[in-house]
Amino acid sequence: MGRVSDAKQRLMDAVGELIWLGSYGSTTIDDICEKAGVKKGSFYHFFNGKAELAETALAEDWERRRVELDSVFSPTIPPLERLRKYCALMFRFQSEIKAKCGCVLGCPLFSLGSEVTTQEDKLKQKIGEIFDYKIKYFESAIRDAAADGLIVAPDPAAKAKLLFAFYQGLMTEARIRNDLEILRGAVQGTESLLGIKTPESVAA
Amino acid sequence: MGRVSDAKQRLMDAVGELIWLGSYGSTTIDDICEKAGVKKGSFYHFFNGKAELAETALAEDWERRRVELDSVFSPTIPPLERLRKYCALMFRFQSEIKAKCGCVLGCPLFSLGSEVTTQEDKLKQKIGEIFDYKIKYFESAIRDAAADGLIVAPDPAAKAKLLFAFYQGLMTEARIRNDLEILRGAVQGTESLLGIKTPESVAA
DNA sequence: ATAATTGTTGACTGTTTAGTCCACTATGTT
DNA sequence: AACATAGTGGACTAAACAGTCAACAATTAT
Repeated sequence: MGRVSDAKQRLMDAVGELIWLGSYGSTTIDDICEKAGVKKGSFYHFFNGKAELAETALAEDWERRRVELDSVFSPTIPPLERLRKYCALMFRFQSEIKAKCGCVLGCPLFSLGSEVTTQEDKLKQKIGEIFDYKIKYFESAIRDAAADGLIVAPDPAAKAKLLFAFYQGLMTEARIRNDLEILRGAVQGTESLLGIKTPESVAA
Repeated sequence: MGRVSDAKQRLMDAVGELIWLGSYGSTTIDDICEKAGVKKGSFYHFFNGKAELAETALAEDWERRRVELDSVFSPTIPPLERLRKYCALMFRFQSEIKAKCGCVLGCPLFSLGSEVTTQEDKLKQKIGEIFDYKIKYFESAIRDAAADGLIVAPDPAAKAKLLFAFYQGLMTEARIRNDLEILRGAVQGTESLLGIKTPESVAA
């Protein structure tokens, strides 16, 4: 019962875009309300403040992205192809953003996490959890690849962490320099980190 | 002639610490002035605003760090040892910070760059320049290592960029998670990225 | 000595911001 | 119809904030 509204959803959409495009600190509650077409009274009806909104929006966004990653990292796909597909997805994703708003924006979680690291403890923790989920995709692909004899990986979890840090570094650097080309290194870096023998390197 | 003062230097020291510990957005001019023990009138006597101060402080800080890196990457040191020393320096540096203020803070430039990416164009550009300098250290070490037959690296510049992104990813993740252990991966990642044969991998 | 210069101080302005409050409106329930 | 409930609007406060200014203090050159 009571009145119905999609204002909550509009707020969650708005905060994501604004933080990603700018930063957490530069995004004010007034900005969010204006972008969402919601008055401040309504904002505080749904959320206690910026941090709570951001945390909610982030969790919701992850659920969406999870579906995409489940598809890319499906165990039915050959393990090394999963990683190639992930690199391709990363590039396509950033390209679309750049086409839409003129800027490479990188990974929203990583930028946000780096910014709020000494404040907003709950937010930071949530981000860490999501990182762990992402790493699991890599880890299982690496383990499967090792099982298939495609690579040597005595410690798939450790390798997955390295891969994750590498991808995040690439995306963040691409953001800072506003340069998509930096992401081209993802494939080669993956091959090197995992010790994959490419046709070229075998020929050499 | 005229009055003498170290207020300018105190402001530069203060802004660095505050941004690194928190963020660019969360650091106000009042904060900076208070920390530096300088009144706002004096602040505006020396600088036009936060961005200009940050840019100046950043340039000065780089000059200090450059000396350190020149020593670590001295051509008199065997190339792969230069990279090992860099990894060790990275770990020691972050450890000291953590001991001092309880937090792993990562690379100040990378966090700052990621945050101000869509604003503060001059700042962003300066950061990009410094990144290029840092990459040069890696590049020359890689080239020297290839010349010595220690690794295969047909494109040292490309490898250096991958290495840079990887290190930055590690440091930023360490910051976000406030976990020094993440940096332990630096050595193994370097070996993998450069295709260095370790005693263990040879034995395997 | 004094004049020119450089730095300091604190009070001041106007704006932006977070957050509150409450009367009001729309919707489902009985 | 009338009642409870969920959401809306907008005016409001108080604090934080960036930036200005002019009188003042210390230093050096002449």
